[in-house]
Amino acid sequence: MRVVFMGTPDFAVDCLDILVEKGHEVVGVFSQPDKTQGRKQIMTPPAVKARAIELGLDVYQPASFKDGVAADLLEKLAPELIVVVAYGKLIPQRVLDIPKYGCINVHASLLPKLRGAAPIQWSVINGEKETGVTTMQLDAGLDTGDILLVKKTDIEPNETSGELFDRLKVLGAELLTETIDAMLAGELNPVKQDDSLSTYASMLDKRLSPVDWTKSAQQVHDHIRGLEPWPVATTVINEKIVKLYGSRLAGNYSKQAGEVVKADNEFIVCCGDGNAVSITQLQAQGKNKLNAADFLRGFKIEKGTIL
RNA sequence: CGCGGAGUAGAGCAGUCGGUAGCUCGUCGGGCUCAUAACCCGGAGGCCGCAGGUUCAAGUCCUGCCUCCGCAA
Repeated sequence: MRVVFMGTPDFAVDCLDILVEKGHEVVGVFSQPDKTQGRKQIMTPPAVKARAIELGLDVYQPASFKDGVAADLLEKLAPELIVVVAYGKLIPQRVLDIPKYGCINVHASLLPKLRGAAPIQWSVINGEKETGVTTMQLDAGLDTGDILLVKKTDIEPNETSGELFDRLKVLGAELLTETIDAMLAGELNPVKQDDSLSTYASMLDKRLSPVDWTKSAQQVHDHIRGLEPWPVATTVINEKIVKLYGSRLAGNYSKQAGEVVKADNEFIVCCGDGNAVSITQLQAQGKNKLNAADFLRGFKIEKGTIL
């Protein structure tokens, strides 16, 4: 089948790969424009573009669909189906109408929950026990299209966003092929989303980083693992910003919120509900990421310090 | 040249005003103990990022370079 693929970050790469693997004719790949990245402001192509080039596919990076140029181009490409995975822009109705089979989208949540840009991270931050991937028939709204197929998975108690991300992108690619197969077989039964149950997963921001120690240990733990690998939870210790890369629940200490109750080979901080978290990996400004024992060897923190 | 931090023992760090290289952990050996990730004693382990310069003398001061990291984007 003639397919146009639209996607940008790493999450979408598996879906692109599997389309090619299954023998679909990918006649074009759309990705967001390159942007500067890192300390030296190096222009970096998005992951999907990099992969598309490796696969020898044609890549297009329109800044917008608004001027109609991209839509004209899509009409020339004449895809029978457009697959959209974490593309980063809404697709206008004119484009949605081009392919015979319309546009299908892979979204990393159990819609209608967590529509939007960062569903994986928010599912962890919110302490969800279960999440999954959903395919839908794209419409003009933000993740509001009719649901095609769903695959659920449990979120492990200590799983980070990064780890969940890796699992869901595999599930997403599997679900994409199942969806296309079912579509071609005429076996899909699109189901409208119940908008009253919808929630929104906004883009993450560095302002989310600081840990609120007055929250419960579970919430703090969810916050830390939800923000790993980006933007990473932070707290201020001895007037320095320290990143917190990992944590475990550490039992009840009944101390003040933010009180350091252990700082030798483990770093344990009490939270608002009296329960504590053990911080397993941390990084001070200008330093490397270290496990708690190594970190504490060079970064002296008195037991009883209030963060 | 966007701003800033850092490179010293296997790991993490300290090292003041230039003057024989230190700490914690690990490791090895020994001791204590019913026992131990505990405690005591002892040992090994260093091109102090690289190159040049100043100096009687440089981890320390000066110049250039390399590498890592935080912020910003």
